[in-house]
This record gives sequence, structure tokens and C-alpha cells, in this order.
Amino acid sequence: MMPFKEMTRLDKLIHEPARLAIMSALDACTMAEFLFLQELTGLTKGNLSSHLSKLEKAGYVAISKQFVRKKIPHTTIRISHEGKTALHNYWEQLDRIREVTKQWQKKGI
Amino acid sequence: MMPFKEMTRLDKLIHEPARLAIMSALDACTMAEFLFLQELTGLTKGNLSSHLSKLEKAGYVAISKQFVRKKIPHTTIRISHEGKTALHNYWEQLDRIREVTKQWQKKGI
DNA sequence: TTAACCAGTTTGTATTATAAACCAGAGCGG
DNA sequence: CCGCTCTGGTTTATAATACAAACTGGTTAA
Repeated sequence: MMPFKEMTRLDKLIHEPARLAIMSALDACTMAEFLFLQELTGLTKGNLSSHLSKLEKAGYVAISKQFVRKKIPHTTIRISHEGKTALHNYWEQLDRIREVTKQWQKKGI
Repeated sequence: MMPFKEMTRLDKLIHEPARLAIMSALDACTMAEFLFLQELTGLTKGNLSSHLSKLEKAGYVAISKQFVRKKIPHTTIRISHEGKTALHNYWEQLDRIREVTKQWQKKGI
């Protein structure tokens, strides 16, 4: 009935474009390497790193570091179950809001 | 083909939830009074004021102040043509990105 | 040995969303 | 008339945060 208030309650962690890109990519790939993710999103390394740790802290992704030939670090990121549901909820919420907004437009307030 | 990079180029002025709410409300109502807008969005006065001036500076809304009985201020906000197209472009861009993202999911990278 | 490179992390900065404080006038109560 | 509160906002302050630049620790190349 009042979709506009709902908008301000969108999950900000997912809403941020960079993280929305990361989460969407991971939702498609399930798992990805750091550099691959960087290429997909076009983010700088530092940027990607900090966004990832925010997502990790929220439990939306799991980050694991392997060492190739015991030397070169290789970070792989995978989306968690919570992450998937959070992303889907986000889109659903946005859809719902948008649908109601369209109704409003037809009614003319 | 690479929808994730596109996400980081979404119009940030519109993307911000508070302003998305404002713009959506105005898109539906065409014109609204300050206090009505505040009620619709649930924002505090200060918050709404600062978001509005950002939107005004961008040319997305036009703000005009009348004085009722020459004394009490009454601010009415209306969405501009640019504002409407910017909002529509935003949704279109988001839809397009989302569509391509779904394709990716089906293909499995 | 030094230079360049890989794979990231940490630090710094500049922006900005939000709330709190403020302001000017209006309409009371006493 | 003098405070007091209400209306309708604006300005200021702060806390978060997006982003890039600088850094780290190890590796290969010259």
C-alpha cells in the first residue's frame, strides 16, 4: 500500500551496485576466483577486496585461500545459502515495490 | 554480455533508496507537497530536504515555494522531464542487466 | 641483485546519508 | 504582552563507506 517507505528498507549490503554485481556474478557461477571476479565486475583489487570482506562478515559469501604449489595465493569465493536467499529476497522486494508503484501511477495517487 | 560491469554504472543519484522512493512517488503523483512527500517516504524533514536539493541540482525535480496567506511556507515539488526519463532509464537498465544475468545463470558461465 | 610482477590487503581520503540542532513565523494560554 | 508550542522547513555535524593509492610478501626474469 505504501511502497515508498519499503524502498528505504532494501538490504543496503546488496543494494550497493558493486556488491550487487559481485553477488549476481556469484549467484550465476556459485564459485569464482578473485581475479575472475575482478574481471567480471571491473572493480579494482582493493575495492573488490573490501566489498568481499563486508559480504563475508555478513555471511553472504565464504572466502577460502589456497596456495598453488604452496606458494602463490589463490582466493576462491563462493556464495552462501544465506547469500542466495538474501539476493533473491532483494529482487523480490524490489519487484513487489515496483509493482505497487505502477498501481499507484494508474490510480493517479 | 558482461552485465556486472554495467551495474556499477547505474545512476547513483536515482539508485539511492531514499531518492528512488522520492522519484517513484513523484513519478506517480507528478507533483507533491513537501509534507506529503515526507509522509509517503517516511524520511525525516532534514533528510528529505537534502535529498531534494540534490535532485534539484541534477535537474530531476523542480521545487517551488509558495506562501499561504503570505506567511506559511508551502513547498511543492514536481518531477521534471529529465527526471522522468532518468527514472525510466534506470529501471530499463536494471531490467536489461537482470535479464542478461538470468541468461548467465542458465548457461552456467 | 635488482627489477618487474602476481595476488591481494591496508591505509587514507573524499563523499554522503542521516539525524540533530536550528530558525522564522503563527497561534494559543494566561 | 510574554512565553510556549506548533508548522514547515534549512543548516550543521557526524558517522559510515565507496573508492583508489600505497603497501606487503613472495616469484620469476635479466
